[in-house]
Amino acid sequence: MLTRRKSKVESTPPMCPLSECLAIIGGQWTPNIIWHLSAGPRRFSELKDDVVGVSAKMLTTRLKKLEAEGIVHREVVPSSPPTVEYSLTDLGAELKPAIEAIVDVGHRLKLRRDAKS
Amino acid sequence: MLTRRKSKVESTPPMCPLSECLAIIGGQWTPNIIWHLSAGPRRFSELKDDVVGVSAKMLTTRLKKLEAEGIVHREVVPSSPPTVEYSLTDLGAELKPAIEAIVDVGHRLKLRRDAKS
DNA sequence: TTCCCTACTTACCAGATGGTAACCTCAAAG
DNA sequence: CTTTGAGGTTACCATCTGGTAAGTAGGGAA
Repeated sequence: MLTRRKSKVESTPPMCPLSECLAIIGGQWTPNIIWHLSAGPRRFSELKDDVVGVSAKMLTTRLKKLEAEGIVHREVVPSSPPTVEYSLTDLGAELKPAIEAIVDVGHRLKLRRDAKS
Repeated sequence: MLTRRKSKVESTPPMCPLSECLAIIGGQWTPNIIWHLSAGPRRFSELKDDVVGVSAKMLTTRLKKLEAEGIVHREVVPSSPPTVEYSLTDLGAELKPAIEAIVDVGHRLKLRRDAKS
């Protein structure tokens, strides 16, 4: 008895700008990575320290996805041990207000909770 | 050979307001649900229509979580077939700027993509 | 009395996610 | 020529997520 099955969870048709944006910042760690990059370019291992708890695998995965989407720029610096610098593209910089709004609300939520308890 | 294992993915210590907020709006469908609720109170089946593609199970799950967190208010209307009205609490209303910022950025991202292609 | 409606709840299961650990490349140092 | 360090990649595996489908409650309609 075959059942229809979907290859991907396709939340909402792409008519919705909310889903549009969430498709980019939706992954775990992603907002954190963008947030830390928004302060300026960072190297791989610096990012790994910034984003506490992320594994190298996830960091690579996320950075690759973000690069493919044109959100971050990847540049190999020909030093010895070669290092890699990641930075936000100007497209990526457009995400900053959204991240900042989330940070801001998170902040207010925290204050509120502390006040109540 | 036992390996240590974690009961939960505990992304970042709660010092970070970003993670604080993402813990609330992080689940799939959640931003959409909050967005649709931000326009005013809605019944269960209305929400299920608004948020295209969500299953009853997920909608219940998300609404319960949001209720437990004090983000949405649940009120049973004693009509016949009893209906249930969901609305944002004033705590929940604080999330609106974040959602709106995401929608806004999503909008700009879309325009940019359309312009480039 | 049996059906239907709203609003769930539960069992079951496929597929996506993410962690650990081992491995790879390249260049310079020893 | 082996080691070291940056920046990965891969295999393996457990957990988490979310969908389908079926069931529940309680009152009104037929």
